[in-house]
Amino acid sequence: MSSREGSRNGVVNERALYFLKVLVERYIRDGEPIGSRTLAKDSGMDLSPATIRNVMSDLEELGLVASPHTSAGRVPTSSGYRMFIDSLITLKPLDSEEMTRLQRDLVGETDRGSLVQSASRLLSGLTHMAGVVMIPKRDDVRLRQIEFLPMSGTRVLTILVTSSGEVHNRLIDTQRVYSRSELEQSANYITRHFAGVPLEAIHDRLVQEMQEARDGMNRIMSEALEMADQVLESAREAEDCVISGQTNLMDFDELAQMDRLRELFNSFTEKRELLHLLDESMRAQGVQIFIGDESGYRPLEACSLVTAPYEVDNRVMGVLGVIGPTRMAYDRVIPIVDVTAKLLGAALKSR
Amino acid sequence: MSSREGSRNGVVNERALYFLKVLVERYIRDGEPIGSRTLAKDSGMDLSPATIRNVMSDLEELGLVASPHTSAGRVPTSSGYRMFIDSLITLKPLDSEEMTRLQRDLVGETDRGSLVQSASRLLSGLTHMAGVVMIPKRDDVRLRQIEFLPMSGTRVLTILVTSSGEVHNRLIDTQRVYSRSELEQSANYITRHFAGVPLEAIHDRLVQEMQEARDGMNRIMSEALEMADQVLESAREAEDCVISGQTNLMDFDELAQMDRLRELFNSFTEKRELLHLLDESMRAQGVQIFIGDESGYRPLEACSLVTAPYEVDNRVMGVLGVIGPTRMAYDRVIPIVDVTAKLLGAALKSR
DNA sequence: GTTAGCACTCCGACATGGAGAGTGCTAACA
DNA sequence: TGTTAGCACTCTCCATGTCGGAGTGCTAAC
Repeated sequence: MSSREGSRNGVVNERALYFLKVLVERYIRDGEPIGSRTLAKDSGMDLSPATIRNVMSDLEELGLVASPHTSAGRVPTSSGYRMFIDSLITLKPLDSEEMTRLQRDLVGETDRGSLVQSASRLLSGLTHMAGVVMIPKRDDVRLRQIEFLPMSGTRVLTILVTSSGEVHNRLIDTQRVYSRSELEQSANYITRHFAGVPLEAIHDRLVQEMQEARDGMNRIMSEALEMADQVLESAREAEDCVISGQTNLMDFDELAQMDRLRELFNSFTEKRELLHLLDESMRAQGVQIFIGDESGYRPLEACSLVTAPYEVDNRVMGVLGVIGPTRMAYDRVIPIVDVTAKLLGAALKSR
Repeated sequence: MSSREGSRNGVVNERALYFLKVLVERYIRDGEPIGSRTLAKDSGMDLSPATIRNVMSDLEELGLVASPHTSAGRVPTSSGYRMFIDSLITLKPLDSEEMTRLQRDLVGETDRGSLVQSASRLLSGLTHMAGVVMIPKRDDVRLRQIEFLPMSGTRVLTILVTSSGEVHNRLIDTQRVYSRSELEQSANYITRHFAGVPLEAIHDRLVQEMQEARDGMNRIMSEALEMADQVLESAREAEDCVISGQTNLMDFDELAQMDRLRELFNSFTEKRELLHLLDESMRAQGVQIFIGDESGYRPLEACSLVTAPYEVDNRVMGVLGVIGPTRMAYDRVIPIVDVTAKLLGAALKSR
């Protein structure tokens, strides 16, 4: 039982936290366990290694640092990083070069798709890690127009255009051959009736109409409604994210084990779990960070995820972020993610 | 100077080739250099290791095998593999399980996109390597319909539908605000005039009309033609390929060096060079194989690429294939690629 | 509370040595 | 002339041992 202040009651003393800060910074820089001697010099405080050792002992007891083996230095634990990020970190604002690069590359893009693409690439480029931008399913998207085109045989190409200018299409096999004008008529009908209605709401109303159609209406109308429902589905599913710079992650030796890396890369193609995680942090305000196992998602065990939602007119549109090893330069990454989110929001507004 | 038949004049004798075959097969199976003793037993011919050593010496002189160091066995060189594939290999037809899986999964798909997706996944699934399917730009695609929709401000959403049922769209900033009916009219005009014309041919005719429009016609027509030209461009550019199972490649220790792997994965996101390579093999007939450096493409140095074009009604539609380590089970992979190409062609025809 | 001193532990680098596998060469054999 | 046995040689791999460096925890003194 130690009787030092640091561990007496779980409250950490000021000085110990300062050492934690120095330790984390140094560890992030060098990637090697920090010994008491190094830390003594680095801290700038005129203390002997022996004293530092006592402090370290306290920090270890609190679970903020750990040593890989008996006679190595200390490395931060997840909680250590957490503490560092929550209350110790000194953020480094972007330098002007980075800033101009962000601005230049984002305003240069024309449509929403390449804007997102570009943001993702910028994130990975600036951080040398993986960048990710999510395009969420939005609840305020409305139907603008629907279109049915006859293809060969009984197949019909259905096209749906949303109020935000996205185009979704789907090829559907129908019961019989329809003429161009038949299809045109029913498409017009649906467009007339549902234009301006949020996609979310359309489904229910379609189903309702379909029921009514079954007893009264003609066959074609009934099937048209069903086709509309199908494109609708694919339009509503269109939640997705763009990941870039994945290969950057191969340069970190913390991740350089094939099995780890494989799992990680698989999760990038799978996306499902990742999307869920991003979805969560969309509800948060400002930059949010998942350190190591905090995400509760196996493949990200050795990684941290730094995210920030981006918004237009105070409405959250989506979320973007960066994935990298737990040992990353948070002081640089956080501002980068933060600013990119703001700039992406601004860029989206202006189009 | 050896005076054995094998190396006297560069013509390899029958028996030596047989040993090469056995060696390659064994090496592909085990991944370890094959020594003379092993080969003696494996070949089934009642010869002593010493004799084999002489043969090996010949094969080495011809550049068909090499030894990693003084006292390791022999491994095939690129030329060794080439010789093996060109004239020694015994192909293994797919077993019925693989066959049914291919058929089931391919006919189950509805549209072209997911068909291609599925084919790619099947290739990677069956081979445990990376599968790739290219969707080429086709010269016989015709315009079916064009559509202009007003968006906020001066922006117009242009939609182009091709005869093959693909939908391309692009957001375009115009000179002034157009009304819905203005846009509708000009879209109708263009559709009427160009429906059925190959995309390739439209551009020239558009440019021609634009010139005429400049002096006579009204402003809106001129700009409509220009917008049409822009979607057209993005529609014609749409050459792309789908790669899946990339992470499978991480399991091969031949590729397990980070720098190699990184280069490889980068080339998958870059795609350009890869597309070029695939483009080339589209002109070839049947299965084509690039072994190691034969592709002339750095990232594929340690890999082989097995491709086959797929066709509908004797017209080549695209090319698909498999990427894996040079040491792959060619006897299984070649039939898989071959059959998948045929089945994909058939599946495309039926829709 | 801080520090010096000390014994202890662990890792990594390096050398050593033997076993195993395979080679090339030579000389003998059918 | 092709095939084979024998042999010396080479190279890798692995286990073992040794040593220095780095860092720790503890104790006692300041």
